[in-house]
Amino acid sequence: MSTTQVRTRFAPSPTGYLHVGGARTALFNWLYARHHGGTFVLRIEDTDLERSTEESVTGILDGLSWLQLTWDEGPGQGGDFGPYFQSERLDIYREYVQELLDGDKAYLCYCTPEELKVRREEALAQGQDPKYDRRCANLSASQRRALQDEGREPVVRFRSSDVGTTEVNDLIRGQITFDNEMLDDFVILKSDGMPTYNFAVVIDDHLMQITHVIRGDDHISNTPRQIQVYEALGFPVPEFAHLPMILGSDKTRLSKRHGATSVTEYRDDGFLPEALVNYLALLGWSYSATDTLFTMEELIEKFSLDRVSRNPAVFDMKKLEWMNGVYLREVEPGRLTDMVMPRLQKEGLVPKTVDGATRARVKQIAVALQTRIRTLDEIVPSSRYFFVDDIEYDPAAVEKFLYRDYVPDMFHVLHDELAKAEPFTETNIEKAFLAVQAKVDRKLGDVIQPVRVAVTGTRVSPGMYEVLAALGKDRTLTRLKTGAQMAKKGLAIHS
RNA sequence: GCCCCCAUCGUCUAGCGGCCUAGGACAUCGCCCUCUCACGGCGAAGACAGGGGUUCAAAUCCCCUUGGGGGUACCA
Repeated sequence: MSTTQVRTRFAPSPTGYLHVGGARTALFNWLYARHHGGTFVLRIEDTDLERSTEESVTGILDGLSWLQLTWDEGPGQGGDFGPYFQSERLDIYREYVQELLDGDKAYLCYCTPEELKVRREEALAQGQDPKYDRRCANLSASQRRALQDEGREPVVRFRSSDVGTTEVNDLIRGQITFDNEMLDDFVILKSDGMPTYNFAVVIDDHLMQITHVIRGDDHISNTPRQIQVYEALGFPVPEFAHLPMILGSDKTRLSKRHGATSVTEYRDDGFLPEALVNYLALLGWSYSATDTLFTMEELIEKFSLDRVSRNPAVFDMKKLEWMNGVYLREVEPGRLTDMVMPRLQKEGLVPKTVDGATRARVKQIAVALQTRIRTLDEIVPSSRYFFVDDIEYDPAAVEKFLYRDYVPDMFHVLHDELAKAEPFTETNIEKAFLAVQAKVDRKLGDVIQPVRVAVTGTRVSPGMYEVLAALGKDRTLTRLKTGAQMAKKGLAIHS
């Protein structure tokens, strides 16, 4: 075990929202740093001028913050190794590019993207490796001038070795060997003056003193290129750990067509950050044969790279939903009310300004539905009948439970019993029901199910007494009257 | 095409040569609880991709095949 401070980083490119795969990578980096009392760095890799946007940066920052994946250095945090936006580090890259140029470890290349594309396709068509043909590798000064005069903007290419092998020592996969022959002279500085990923990542990871590069295994193939740059510059090579990919249900790379892939989308749909984190932690990592539920603290304590899997993992929405439900059930009533309130307001079910009585009622409803929702958003459809007067009736439910000959009379009796219930509490409501049940001499279910349909419009709801108490006496009595009329009409038509 | 990675129930995984007639979780199904649903409890079904080796012994080690994923950009 080395005594050097562990420093990890998450280095997203701001070309879109924070993807759950990215969040998982961030999480593992964060956990590794926290576990070792190290530093977690956030660096924005915005060298792609075409695709990088300000909104993406904001979205990524928001997503990480929501997940509680706090960074010690990076945007908004500062740090001794900044700037943390690659677009602000251009001078630094140029300096090292020049160093390579001076040492003849890199050279100017004047081939245009179009020319390269044609040559690549030709090579492929002839069954040859589509690597750069090095035609600019040994240009004379006058040749360069001629090309320059044609108006060509050069790129800088790394002069890569094509003999021997490059070894990647991966903490998760062990040693991986690449034939240097496979690597071509890749571009390190684009014609617009921006560095490419494979170059900038090396400079930054070195300068930011990153000790452990933990990233998706789609970067494995890039690693030998990066190692060659480390070596050309005389930088020590950090540790690498390549995480398995996250796939969709069809085993292809997780993308939008598999469903939600954005962290903020999960937030908006009503997932809890601790549930998403717990779920993501289990995608590629496991602690034991039996444990699946972990708090953040436990994750920090138990996380280790040697328990990271090598297999790609399919993102299982069902399991995430289950896990979210588990966390949801643990939420205190007060906090649950706070979480549910804005969603009800957004739907216009609860007014924008909430008085004490309304809040108490929402709390009562939220608690009643707590074991029945898997995401916060589900509160909306499952509680609608508490808030609106023109409830929707499920025809099948009406048919089955309301169109019974004893129902109209029973509803009248129940109506009068409930009218007497004061205060309108669960216990008093239960007394009324038991009295009615005795009077009509039927099973409790035969009393309750018709009432449930009359009151909620459906055959599914929390406990009847709980529902009526939260609904309130007035609405309950009104719906019983309406129900009795519906029952009468229905029975008349049927007979 | 070439290079690299990966391969245990439908899914996430435990397993790191004998403890495995392969364990857990989600999903599925059944039963219990019960005013419905949910929660909870109990139970069932369900996997070592195929073929060769190595070994007294292989899910575990090696090789091949097959399958999946990734890379091969002036994207990251």
